[in-house]
This record gives sequence, structure tokens and C-alpha cells, in this order.
Amino acid sequence: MSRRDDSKAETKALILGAARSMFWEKGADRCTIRDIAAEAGVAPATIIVHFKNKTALLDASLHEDIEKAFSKAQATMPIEDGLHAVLVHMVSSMFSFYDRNRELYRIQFRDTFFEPDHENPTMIKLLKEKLELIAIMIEQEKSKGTVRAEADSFLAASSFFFLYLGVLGDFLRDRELSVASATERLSIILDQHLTGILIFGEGS
Amino acid sequence: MSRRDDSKAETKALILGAARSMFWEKGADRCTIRDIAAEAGVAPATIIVHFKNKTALLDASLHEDIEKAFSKAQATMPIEDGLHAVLVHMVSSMFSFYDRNRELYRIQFRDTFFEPDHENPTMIKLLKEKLELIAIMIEQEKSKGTVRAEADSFLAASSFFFLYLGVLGDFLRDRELSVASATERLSIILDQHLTGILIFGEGS
DNA sequence: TGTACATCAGTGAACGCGCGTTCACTGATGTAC
DNA sequence: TGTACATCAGTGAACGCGCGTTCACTGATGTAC
Repeated sequence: MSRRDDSKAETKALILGAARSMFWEKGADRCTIRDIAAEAGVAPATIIVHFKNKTALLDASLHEDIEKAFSKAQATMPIEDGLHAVLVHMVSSMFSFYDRNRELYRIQFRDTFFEPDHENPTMIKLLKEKLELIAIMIEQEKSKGTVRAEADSFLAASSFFFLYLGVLGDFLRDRELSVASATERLSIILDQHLTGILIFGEGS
Repeated sequence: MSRRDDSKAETKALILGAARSMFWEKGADRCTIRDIAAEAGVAPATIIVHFKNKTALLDASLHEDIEKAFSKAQATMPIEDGLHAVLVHMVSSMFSFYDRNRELYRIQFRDTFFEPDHENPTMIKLLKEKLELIAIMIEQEKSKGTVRAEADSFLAASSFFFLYLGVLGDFLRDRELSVASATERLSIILDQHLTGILIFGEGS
């Protein structure tokens, strides 16, 4: 790190800090890039030097907290209680996290979720990492003999993520849906997903 | 319908027609409201009289086709082949439909999916209808004895939708993912969902 | 049936806003010798 | 170690674009009597 790089990093951190507090206080739709630049004591064009656009700035400014929340949830997983308990724990932790500012995270999802992968590094990268993690957990369950050997671990992990994202979507859109209700809903869904709903369970 | 209402409806239809062809040809992001107004032979302000904004216009202009596609898929369901076959049929039909212009439908999802329910009439309404339908199908399977009586039909239907939307999201984002691959992926996911992946399937 | 008035769809031009981009410039830092 | 030049982060002002909104207006249609 040269002095030049240091000062560049410092400017970037200044912008990220200003962005975080402005977005958090006023909401993403009510902040302009120029507002944030003023708050950071920096020229508007400087923000565009560091971040492609407002969405990239929002995404970057929220990424660290989300990562921390995930890591914390991961560190406190009740591994001995089985797959269902572990997954519900993760989900419940994340719902609590997002509940601190649902509206802001709704905007983040809205603005990044359907972007093509290459436009969308931090969000997708994080989810892919966690997907990997869950796939590994499912593989471990297989060796413990609790999950059927012929099940596709990666697709099972994807399924779990889709179910999580589905309930999370409802949660972010609907202020009336409490953390507890959302978690309960996902717990049932997950239980049905893990055990299947069919009676003669030998699918096609 | 008075003459006044007739002419109003006619103007609206003119706008919708122009919007449909312009969006389809140039892509939603490359059309302006003024472009569409010019194409429809109407003043820009007239569009705002009929539709709240560009997103509402996009949503309205695509709604009819989507509804038709759903109805067609529904009319050709292989009911006698069981739940898995029926759901895969629906999904496969919809993937083929969306494949006619993935980019356009991606934009539609991007711009409407995370909006709060009250902002988002046509999309959500349609999905809620289909959710209802699938829940009823699952109830019927219960009375046939193929689905466990204690399963929650509504949550099972929601689960199916979340899985569908998950794969659809991948499909819309990733040009490399073919209709066949996406359908196959969902078929496996659905199979695992219906039969469960656990060996001792008596979940919590 | 006719008249006088009310309603309302649509017009077209103008406006303000936020975003992203451009560009010539400054001044500090880094590098070649 | 010093000098001369190159690099590059950041500046600040200006620009063009698309969106949504506003507003005074027109003229056809509807309604009360």
C-alpha cells in the first residue's frame, strides 16, 4: 500500500461511511449521490470514480453488515440438533437482521436481485458461498446416514435457498409479517421439504 | 359503455398495442414513454393519464400474454399422471413462454417483483390465483390418499412457487440455461421436495 | 325536442429532478536516472 | 541524494437524458330542464 493507495482507500471508506448513514437514515430512494457526496465532503464525481452507480454504492455499503450477520449466524449454529434446526437457526438470524431496516434491504434486493450475475458481484457471491456451505452440510448428513445418498446435495441446497428467498421476499414486502411468523412459516415449509409431503415417497 | 368510455378504452388499447410492440422490439430499457406515445399517435401526458408510470405500462402490456400462457398450460395439464407431472408440465410451459423474450420478462420481474403488494396488482394477483389453484390440487391429492393429510396445502403450494421462482430467476438471468435444463433442474428439485430427502422422515 | 351548461379525455408545452458522463484542471505522490 | 518528469486521485462545473408533473386549454360528449 503506497500513500496514494492509502489515501484512495481512505476516500472510499469516507464515501462508504457517509452512504451507510445517509441510506440508513433517509432511505435509499430519498438519497441522491450528491447528498452523499456532500455528507462525505467529496465531489459527486468522486463517488462515480469509486462506484459504478448508486446501486453499486448501496450494495457495497450494506455488504459488510450482511456478511457479519451471516458469519455470526453460522458461528452459533446448533449443529448437533440436525439439519432442520440448523437451517431454521440461520433463517431466523437473518430475518432478525433484515428486520432492523426491512425497507432498505427491500430496496437492495429490488435493485440487485434480477441483475445478471456479472453486474452483481457482492450479493451473488455471498449467496453462492453460503450455498456451497449448505451443500457441504447436506453431504455430511449423507455420511451420517440421515439424508438419502441419491439426493442431489447442490440442488437440495438451492432448494433451501429458494424457499428462504421466497419467505424473505414476503417478509420484506409485508410489514405485517413478524420475524416469528416468517420463521415459523419457513420452519414448516422446511420440514415438509425435508420429509416430503407424499405418502408413497418414491417420486418419478 | 358510453361513447366517451368507448373512446377512452380505444385510446388505452392504442397505447397498450404500441407499448407491446415497442417494448418487444427495442427492450424496455431502450424505450421512453415519449417513444411509445409517438408510436401510439398520442400525447406523452395521455399515457400518464392511463397508466401510473412506465413500469405499470410494461406490466399491463405483458399481462394478457402471461395470463394466456398460464391458462393454456393449465388446460393441457396431465392430471392423471400425478402431482409431479402436472407441476413439471406447468413449469416447462412457462419456461418456454418466457424464453420468447427472456430479457423483457427479466425487466418486468426486476421492476415489479419486490414492490409492496398494493403497488403491484397484476403480477401478484395472477400468482395468488395460481397459488390457490395448486393448493386445491394438493387438497385433492390428499383425498386421493397420495399426500399426507397433515401437510399444509397452502404452504406446500407456496413452496412450489418459491422453487419455481428460484429456478425462473436463474433462467431469466442466465442466457446459457436452456429451457430443457431449467425444466430438468426443477423436475429434480420438485421430486426431492415431494418425497423429502431425509431417510427417517418424521421431521420436527 | 332543443337549449344551456357541466363534465372530462386528451393536448402540448414547460418545468424540476436525479442520474451518469465529460472534461480540463490541480496538486500530491511515485519513478527513472 | 537530487532533479525532472509521469502518473493518477480528486475537483467542480456543465451537459444531456428520461421521468413524472403541472397547467391552461380544446372540443366532444353527457345531462338537467
